[in-house]
Amino acid sequence: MSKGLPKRSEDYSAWYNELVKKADLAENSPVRGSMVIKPYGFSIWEKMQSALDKMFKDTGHTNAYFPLFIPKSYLSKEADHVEGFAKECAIVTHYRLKNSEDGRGVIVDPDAKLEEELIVRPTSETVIWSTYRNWIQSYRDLPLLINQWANVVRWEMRTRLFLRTAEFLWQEGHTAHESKQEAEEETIRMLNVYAEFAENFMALPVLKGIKTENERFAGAVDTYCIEALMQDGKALQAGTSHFLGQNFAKAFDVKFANKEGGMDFVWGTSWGVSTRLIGGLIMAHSDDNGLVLPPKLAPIQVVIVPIIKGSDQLQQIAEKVEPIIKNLREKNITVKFDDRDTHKPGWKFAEYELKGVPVRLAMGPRDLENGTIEIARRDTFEKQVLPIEEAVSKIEELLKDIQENIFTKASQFRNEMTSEASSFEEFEELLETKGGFIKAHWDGTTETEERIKDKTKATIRCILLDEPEENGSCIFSGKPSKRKVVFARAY
RNA sequence: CGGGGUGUAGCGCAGUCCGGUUAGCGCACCUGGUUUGGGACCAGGGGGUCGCAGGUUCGAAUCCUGCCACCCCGACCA
Repeated sequence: MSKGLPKRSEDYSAWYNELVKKADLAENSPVRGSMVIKPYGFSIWEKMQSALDKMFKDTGHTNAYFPLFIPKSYLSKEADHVEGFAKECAIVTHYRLKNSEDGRGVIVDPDAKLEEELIVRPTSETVIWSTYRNWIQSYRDLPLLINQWANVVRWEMRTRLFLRTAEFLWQEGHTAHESKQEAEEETIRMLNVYAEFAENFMALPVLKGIKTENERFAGAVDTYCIEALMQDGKALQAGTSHFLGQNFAKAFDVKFANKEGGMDFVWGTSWGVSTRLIGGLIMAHSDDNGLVLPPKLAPIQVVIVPIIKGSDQLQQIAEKVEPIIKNLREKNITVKFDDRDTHKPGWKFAEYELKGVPVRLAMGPRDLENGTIEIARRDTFEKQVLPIEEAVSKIEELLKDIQENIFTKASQFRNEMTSEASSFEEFEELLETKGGFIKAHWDGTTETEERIKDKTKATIRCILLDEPEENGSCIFSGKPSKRKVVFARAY
């Protein structure tokens, strides 16, 4: 039993907050809205990074780095873009401090005011497109496929660890293409990369769709997204991929000489996922005992806990498990042998459950006598004792099995929590009693979307890419609708 | 910025209404010992500008005034 972790059924949001802290993932920092990502939490991010980075490289992208600071004037070059981000920017106005007159600290030196204020990037389209202008002259320079791993700042009013913080880590891909079609293909390609990552690595089933005009990225022509469902029935936008059209090319005058000898504006995309994914990972799989991590992203995949009566026994156990450890490491399975004598086995069991380590081995005096080892899995708590020679193959099997099992579990949950509403009454009823994704007809207007949001707090998460056309009438206005869209209350 | 709440040891809290020894409890921490198959036990120990600044009083964590910070609920958002 976990000590002091609230139950999901009683207070989901307290459960989440406590879990993040107790599992050593992150904590609040002295600055409101920004967090310290602790080593265990950062290890998960590193695993995400390395899997995603490989997928980006495999699709032809290379990494670069663009500056944190953006001249204020850049932001205003694309009208929708500035409109979207102006309300949440941190601004650098000065470059020097000095001792205060009363000697009680330092103050901003009024003589050190910047000619032009700098914006701490909320995203990097502007600085990147101003750079691309110099990099692109001819169709031979295209496509330009670049990604950067960076931090960004969006001054949020209300923040939550991982889900919404003022500063967060992410990757942002920015590409330039010679044709509209190519850019659109890229947008979808990266959306698919995200969906594949979510499902294969995070064991998180996602919906792929396109955002309504209202929810679209500021400056994009189309915004595509992957949407996941959390255990409390709320949706989480897990990644976005934008088709930028020629908006930024026009704003920053990025033209290229085409094959016919004329000049064209390039076509752009941008796409990103952030440390928010860690929040989604936690909320999708974990239970009242702590984290449940998919083996592919778990910082420690296997932990070995010795159960001992004296130091000579520890020595014997260490010798027995040594070949297992070696064998696992050769197979790139991360394993930790916890031989600390400062904590009892029961304490360690609870601790590693809290931290979501997928597989736990335990070896004690009985095992030494019998040549066996106990293997326990985190997702189902099943335990079994088997001959020590079978340990490694069993572990490999379990890691695969756990990865699949939690994906299946999450998929079943998502399916059970996806409903359809044919009237507004039914819609409201479903939202109140069940939550989850609700498919319903919508007349396509922002006004209706907004009014539904005001009344119910539910938003249109996306229009599914594979949703078939189907004539119907809007649940709110009764006007004709061509297809159902997906609603949910969201993070 | 509106509504509500909280500031006391690293964390969680009691004490505040009704002022009065050296400010207390649980967890965590340190030392020694016994323990170790699901969060051990015993003994000892360290750790506090009671959010800050004034004021009332013989005496303030406690009463008064002002300020600050943080949390929760709303308006904005990956």
